[in-house]
Amino acid sequence: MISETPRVRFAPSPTGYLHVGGLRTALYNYLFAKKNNGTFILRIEDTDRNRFVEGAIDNLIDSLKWCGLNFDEGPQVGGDFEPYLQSERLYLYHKHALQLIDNGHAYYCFCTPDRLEKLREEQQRLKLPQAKYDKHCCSLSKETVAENLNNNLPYVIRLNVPSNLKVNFNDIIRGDVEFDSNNIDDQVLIKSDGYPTYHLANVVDDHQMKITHVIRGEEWLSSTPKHILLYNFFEWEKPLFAHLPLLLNADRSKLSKRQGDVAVEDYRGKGYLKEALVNFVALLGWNAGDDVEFYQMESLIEKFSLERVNKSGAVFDLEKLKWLNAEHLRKKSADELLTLLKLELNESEYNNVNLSDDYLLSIIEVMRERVSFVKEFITNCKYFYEQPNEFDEAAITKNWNPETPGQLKLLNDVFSILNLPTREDYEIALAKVALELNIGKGKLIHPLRLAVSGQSTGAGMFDLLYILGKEEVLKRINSAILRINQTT
RNA sequence: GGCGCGUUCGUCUAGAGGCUUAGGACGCCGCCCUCUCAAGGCGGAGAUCACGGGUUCGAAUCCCGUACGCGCUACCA
Repeated sequence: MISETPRVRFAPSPTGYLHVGGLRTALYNYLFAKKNNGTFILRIEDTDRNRFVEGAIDNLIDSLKWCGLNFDEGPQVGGDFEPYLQSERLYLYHKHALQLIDNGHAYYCFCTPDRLEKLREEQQRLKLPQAKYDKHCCSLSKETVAENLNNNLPYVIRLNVPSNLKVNFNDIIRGDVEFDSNNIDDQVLIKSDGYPTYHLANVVDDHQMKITHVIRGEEWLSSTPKHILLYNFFEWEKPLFAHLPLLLNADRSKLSKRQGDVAVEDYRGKGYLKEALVNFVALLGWNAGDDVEFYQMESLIEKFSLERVNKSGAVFDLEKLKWLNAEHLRKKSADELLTLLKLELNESEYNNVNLSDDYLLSIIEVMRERVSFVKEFITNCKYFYEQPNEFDEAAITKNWNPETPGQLKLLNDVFSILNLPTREDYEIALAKVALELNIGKGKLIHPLRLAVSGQSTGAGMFDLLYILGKEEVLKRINSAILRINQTT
């Protein structure tokens, strides 16, 4: 019954940015499509004129593309079912709404917002189990309807939900789900401004665009029976449904802006790699059944299946995202990191400092195991970009003794006669001085690190010396001796 | 309130009736490595599988009930 190659869609409403929950939904749709040689479609559900946000569509597409989720059909790229903006497809919805009216499955409703509100209040007062529209306009005569229409009375078109009907469907993730039609309201299909509601537009478009699998968030599960009813009334073949678990805040409420970042662009701005974000979000509600947690897009496509998607909501845990970011960082080639580092450098306080690619590559080589973010190639080791401005207080207390300046001076003298020293040359020279002074190497290395970098942590000592170069090292040692003595 | 969905270490999860003294990962703690910090290796703490009943020789796994959480209940999606 389902055509061989699946057609799936991500259908966001353009409210300003791509939510990470939306990213997860889009990703699962994408993975499912790619895995099965199917088509991934982007459709914009912009039927709520009150929530229109300027630039939201471009922003959404930018975020999607940044994550590597390229769509086969949609705005900008086109396709056989254009247009892909619902606001440009109004004629279609009207045509089908009218068809429903002709068949008695929908009806014009002229009730004012005022009456609807009073109705709701009354139902609440009586504590009725289910608050629904009372079908007041369903029984209007053809003549009355024609007259009202003629007089340009505002109207909506409502779905005529039959009573005492079991509506059920099989959800790929949740199994059999059944609803009683007595609990389903006569949903508005066409609003008084002429725009369709989600329910109508969604069903019409999914059918017209030949969507085979509807993969969407759990918040739609409760309205699926309305969609089922519509498919039945139109006598259309139904797609398969898969309702995804929600993404949650730490307190298990639905992931929200108040408790942290929810937009893909927020994470992008904070320096997370797209590979890490995608990997992380893929694992929120899905796993392959093995112990693998590190995934690139290709391996996700290979392993993904809807059958292995979980039913329960997942908390968005920044710690694990950070870990994955570090993992992906380490897997990147030096050249790739160089490109990213240069980009980051341009945005930093060192945008005027001119450093060779070789110098930056050296930093990458010695720091890549020590950073979680690209920007930490700068912030965790500023000493590679400038002479230290200040010296770590705790390290001074711990490693700077009255005899330190003399020892460093000796070290400086020995270093100064080295000719184009290698890492090993520095190490041998330092060992020699330590022996001469009859102290452990560590007794020299700690103050030396402090003098050269201002910190007590960082790259290996001899890597550090080698990368900085002899002249810079000598300069920094001398400078540190003067400055640290002043402060102590 | 009604309807629906869910509930395994703090978090993400494995688990499809006996393979489970419930496994892995992040985080946390310790040890090793070591010039520091990381990375890596090894180890540890951490889940009476929400609770209560069944079914069964045997249940985290099947059934029922309860509790709790979440979603929907709009002329929002």
